[in-house]
Amino acid sequence: MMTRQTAEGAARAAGRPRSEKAEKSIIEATLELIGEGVAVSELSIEGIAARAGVGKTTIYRRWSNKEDLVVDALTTLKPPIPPLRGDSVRDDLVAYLSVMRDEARHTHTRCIMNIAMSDSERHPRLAARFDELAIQPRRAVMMEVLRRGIERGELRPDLDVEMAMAILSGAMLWYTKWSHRATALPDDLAERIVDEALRGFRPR
Amino acid sequence: MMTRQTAEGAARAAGRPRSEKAEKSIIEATLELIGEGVAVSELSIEGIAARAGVGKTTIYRRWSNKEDLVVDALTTLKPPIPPLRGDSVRDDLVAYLSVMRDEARHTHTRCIMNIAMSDSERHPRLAARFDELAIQPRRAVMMEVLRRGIERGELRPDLDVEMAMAILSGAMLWYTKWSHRATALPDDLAERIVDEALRGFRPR
DNA sequence: GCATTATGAAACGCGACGGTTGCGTATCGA
DNA sequence: TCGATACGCAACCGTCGCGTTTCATAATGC
Repeated sequence: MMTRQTAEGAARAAGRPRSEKAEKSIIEATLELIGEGVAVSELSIEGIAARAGVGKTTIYRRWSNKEDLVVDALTTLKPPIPPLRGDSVRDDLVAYLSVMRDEARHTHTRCIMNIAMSDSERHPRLAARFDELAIQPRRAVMMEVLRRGIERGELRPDLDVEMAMAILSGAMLWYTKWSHRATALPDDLAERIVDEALRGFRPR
Repeated sequence: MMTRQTAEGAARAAGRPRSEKAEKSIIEATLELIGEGVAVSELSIEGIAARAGVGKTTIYRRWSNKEDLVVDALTTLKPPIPPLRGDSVRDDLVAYLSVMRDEARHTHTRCIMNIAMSDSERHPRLAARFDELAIQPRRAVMMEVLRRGIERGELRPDLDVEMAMAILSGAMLWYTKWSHRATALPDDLAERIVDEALRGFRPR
């Protein structure tokens, strides 16, 4: 799964070892640029090298192309915080959507989202990695919350969990995507979405 | 609102008039390229000219920069078909979401969506134009459908129309955006979304 | 010390593209 | 017929990024 070019395992490294600091700088610079809204196609190795204070050579020695570098950079992104479990489905869902909402506020996250969404046609490997790192874990958390709600009887037993997730996350996605032109997001957006959605999710 | 450089209104055009065909070709080529997944930043005047069978000069004579051209190109996109009004809220909503779904199938529309979503940070004028042309009209149609539903008593009188729209469109957006990696969209997706959402929207 | 490898800096040739200009031709009004 | 304007085409120069190479220097093992 390693996309880098190191042959770590073999002989016991003769000369000067590779600078771990340089590596960090490169990846950090890449993420910074992406965070500032630079699209993958606009990313330049030269730009990254300059920002990282590193020679181009140092980059080419480790990654053979831009996409490999971006993939590795994305890999270092930790799924920040899946919300801890509360006592009710409502609380958990509100917490979860609040995180989504807060992430959408920050340009950094928004740009990364953009890359994931728009470059998916062009860079399938990138999209796959992002899916694996960012989408799936959150998906899993939310599915678990919903499933627990069904077990506890807070939600209809016949509720389509996938659909419920689409409705909840989709509504938040809709707000964060389309309305930041017009009005700012209301503070209680997460609560309002959850309360409206739960109307149909609860047992009759 | 005209971004082009023509001075149409003034004197009565002396020499050879501008070819309407060339203009069409240029805009068509631009839309084609966008439809094929080329991002705005990757679009080249040269590429457009080549595709349109036109000299670069002919393009520069009309638009002073790339963004102006793209804006004009987007302008020619007609909001394809807002669904005609049926007899019930459910039918209208299903028809509406079905259109959304079918559009998402076609690469063309998907790429245009991508541009609208991802380049909005970088090209505000573009995003604004797209919003005006594609988003707002559909938004209006859907709001009207929901409002009519409330009047007819099919929906709760206290239903938040904006929220309802976010839930319905958001759910479809979610499916079309994230699941085309895994499974294909089910045929009755629109019906299922509407039926699930309406559970909470109807009067008790 | 010495061989080995990595480092940042600079320069290279190369191709893509931007934006301009000139050319010969086509199409209009007068 | 003549001037004006548009056309497609090709050539041009300047810029930028790529991917490579060279260079002096720094860090490691023997």
